[in-house]
Amino acid sequence: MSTDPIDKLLDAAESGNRLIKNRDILHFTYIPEIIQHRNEELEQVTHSLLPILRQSRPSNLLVYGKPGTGKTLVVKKVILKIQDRVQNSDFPIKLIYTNSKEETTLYGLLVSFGRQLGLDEKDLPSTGLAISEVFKRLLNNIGQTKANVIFIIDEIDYLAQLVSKTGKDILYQLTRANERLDSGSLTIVGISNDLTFKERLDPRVISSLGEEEIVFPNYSMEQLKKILEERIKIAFMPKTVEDPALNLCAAMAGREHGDARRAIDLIRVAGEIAERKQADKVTETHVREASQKIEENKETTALQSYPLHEKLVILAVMKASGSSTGEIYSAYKELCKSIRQKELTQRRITQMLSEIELSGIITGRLVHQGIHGRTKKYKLTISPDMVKETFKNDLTLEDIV
DNA sequence: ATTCCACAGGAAACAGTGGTCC
DNA sequence: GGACCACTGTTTCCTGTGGAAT
Repeated sequence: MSTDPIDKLLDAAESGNRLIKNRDILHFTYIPEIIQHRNEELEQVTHSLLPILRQSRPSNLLVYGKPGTGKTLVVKKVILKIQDRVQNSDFPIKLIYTNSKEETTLYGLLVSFGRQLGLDEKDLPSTGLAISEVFKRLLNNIGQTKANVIFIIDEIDYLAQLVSKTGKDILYQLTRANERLDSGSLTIVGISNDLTFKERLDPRVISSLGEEEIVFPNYSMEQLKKILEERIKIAFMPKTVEDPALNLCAAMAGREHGDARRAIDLIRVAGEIAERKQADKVTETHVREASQKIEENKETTALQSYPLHEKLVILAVMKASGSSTGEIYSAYKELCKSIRQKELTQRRITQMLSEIELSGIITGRLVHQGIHGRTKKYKLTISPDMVKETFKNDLTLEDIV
């Protein structure tokens, strides 16, 4: 055996010292045979979509639940089953899934809808058209093919936001699309992380979209444990995950709000760390390391993905830590001057600051200073070294960090 | 009791890009 | 080739505000 680290790794790979035998199972898109603790919800979803099999229009459905409570999983599962059933009959059902978060614009969402309906670039160009025109073409297609379409909109709260910004009442039109259809039908299944999002909707939309509602409760620690056990059984080699490690995963994810996705992420990363260290079991220590690594990764990728001026603002906050918007703005202007960039207005910078604050990299505190006015004081929440480290390999920034 | 600071943050308008349609 | 469209990132303009100072 060599002591060279690369050799060591290669040796390990060769000797097959692996803890994880099936990585895919630890990925969030994997749909397990049995979805633990979600029987009731499965039944409810199936029930409300059932009418489509009897060729009548099912009611629109709204599904709520925090992230990692298995909402999407359950809906997808039901839909796969329905698709299975219908496959051999000539009864046209089309299932369409979109995620509002992945489509950045309303237009994009509708186009993605159209693509899955079978409209290509020629029938439905991905830019240039008026939204009402896109909508008309979609409905035309449904009418012509006489299809019964179930349109699943994941993270519908995002869509609601987009809609409110542009002032178009697409959600309303979608929910009422059936009134404009002579043949075929359109059913909406909305999935939302935010239980309060309904309050922000147009009441007309609520009445038709919220015909049926299903709320997914958070998982308890015990349930999380069960879910993990189930997945570990098929994803890991037998007896390679210690009980304390499992418990810790469940506890850490349970502390958030019963986020199963996070629990599974944790155990996956912990497994990978253990493999790399050539341990023969996944221990508590690995889980803790995994948790830390996930956090750090989140931060560095967030930092890297910011556009130039946001990065400058972060640097300005770092340089003038704990200071007011005004001071940060002057620090920012200095930075702009030194790299010969045109500076943006203060209004824009305040906006950026609150955007960055939302991501958690900085925190702001509103302070009233009497005659010295009111301002918001910002602080970095992550270590300055990390910022420097991340920005160092940015060509335009390397001189000023 | 008033005044007045130093911004926060909403609303609207605008410029620029990349597209369709006729 | 001109009218029109969606969308993003920005600027311009604006109203609002808690409390020290007067």
